[in-house]
Amino acid sequence: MEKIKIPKATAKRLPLYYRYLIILNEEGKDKVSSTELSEAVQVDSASIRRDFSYFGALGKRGYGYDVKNLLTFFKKILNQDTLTNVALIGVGNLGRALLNYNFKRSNNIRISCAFDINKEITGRILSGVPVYDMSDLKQQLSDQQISIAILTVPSTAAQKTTDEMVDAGVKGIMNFTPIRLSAPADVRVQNVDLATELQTLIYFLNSEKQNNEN
Amino acid sequence: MEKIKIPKATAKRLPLYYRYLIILNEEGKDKVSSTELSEAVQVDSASIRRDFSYFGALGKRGYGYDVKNLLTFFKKILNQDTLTNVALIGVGNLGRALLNYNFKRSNNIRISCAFDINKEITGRILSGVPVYDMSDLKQQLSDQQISIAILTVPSTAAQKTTDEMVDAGVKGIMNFTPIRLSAPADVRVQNVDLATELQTLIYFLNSEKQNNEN
DNA sequence: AAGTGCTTGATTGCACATTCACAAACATTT
DNA sequence: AAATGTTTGTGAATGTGCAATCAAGCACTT
Repeated sequence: MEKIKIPKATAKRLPLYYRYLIILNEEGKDKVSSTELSEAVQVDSASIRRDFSYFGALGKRGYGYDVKNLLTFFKKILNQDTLTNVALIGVGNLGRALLNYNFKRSNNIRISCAFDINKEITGRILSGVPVYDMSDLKQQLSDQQISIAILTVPSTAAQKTTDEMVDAGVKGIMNFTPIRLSAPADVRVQNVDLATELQTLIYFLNSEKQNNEN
Repeated sequence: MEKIKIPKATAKRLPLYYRYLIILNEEGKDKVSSTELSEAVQVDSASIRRDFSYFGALGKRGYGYDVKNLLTFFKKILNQDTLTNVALIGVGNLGRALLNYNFKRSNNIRISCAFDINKEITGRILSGVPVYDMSDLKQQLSDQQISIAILTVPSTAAQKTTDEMVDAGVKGIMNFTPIRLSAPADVRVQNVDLATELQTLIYFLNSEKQNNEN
């Protein structure tokens, strides 16, 4: 494939575009303009055109973008043409919710195995996904060649589990624990910190309130 | 309070600092340097000092920062001195997981009411939180003066529910649906888009792999 | 009390990202 | 075929955050 260098900020928006393109396609739409896309995904239309232009001239002036064209293009870019298997580490409340979350429908992602230490659920199949004991982590991950994991273990076990995953060859971690994991540079950690985000929201609301009062 | 203007990026890091300060305080530590903090929260030490300096001179040169001082200061800044009540809209798998999530411990946030349309759970109390019918939304939110809500309803109901919440005076929404909500400018929407983040992670991994191969 | 080492706080330059504004290019109408 | 309207793609300006650097100030030792 091409060796184009895409800005981080752009890369984060690609899945957003992709999802809306799927909807447009299902609705039978043939073309879409940057202005129209802008309203749906709430990104400035100029930014959209800029984002798209990193990949070359995808649109037609005076016409817009061809939905099917864009769709097949993004499908490749985002590796949506092949199913991506990921692992779920830690089957607590949040873990169970994620097991039931349908990543496959619009993202072609599937949780193909889960791990926990709780003997009551290991060895069973939950929501169609086999739950293994933590001691099988390395074996299973390498066998299934899984390079992406979702981490939903208690904070106390976060770093230890991370070390094991890294050891097993995991290259991407979606971290739901509040701990900032330390991992080698070639392992990408995406933090999803629910409490922090809520708190940030509260902070912004209160500071805006103050501005309004002044 | 002061009318200081804090960069977005800084504001997002504040809860992170706060959480680690709590830990330090529990460990009985009196002082902390920006370098030490840096390792724990994985933010450049210069950035930490810059972040802190927005609020004035909090530290002592050649010494570091006084943990208790910082803690009480951030507690006020982040409104952690008073309990913040939030509402949970939509009690599905994810909603239930969030009900069990302990926001109170280190964040002084509490889910004080939940809403759903499922007659099997409305009128009951789940994980200590009363679940009301959706039709009581406006009444309850205004009665309890709740201005922050967590949205975990199906995509199809997202916008309609948002309109109702806005109508009821909600000013901050943590949106777990993949829909980009439209809301008045004074309502802050924080998107937590799990599928998108996973997909971004996959994209980065694959593009890095390509770079390594070249 | 003088000197040494450490840490903050501020300045500066840099890199990245967003937005504006408009020419170029195409579609459509007359 | 000419004129008009629409939409892209991009140069340039602006905004935003990050990283390196260093003087000022404090603690601690001798």
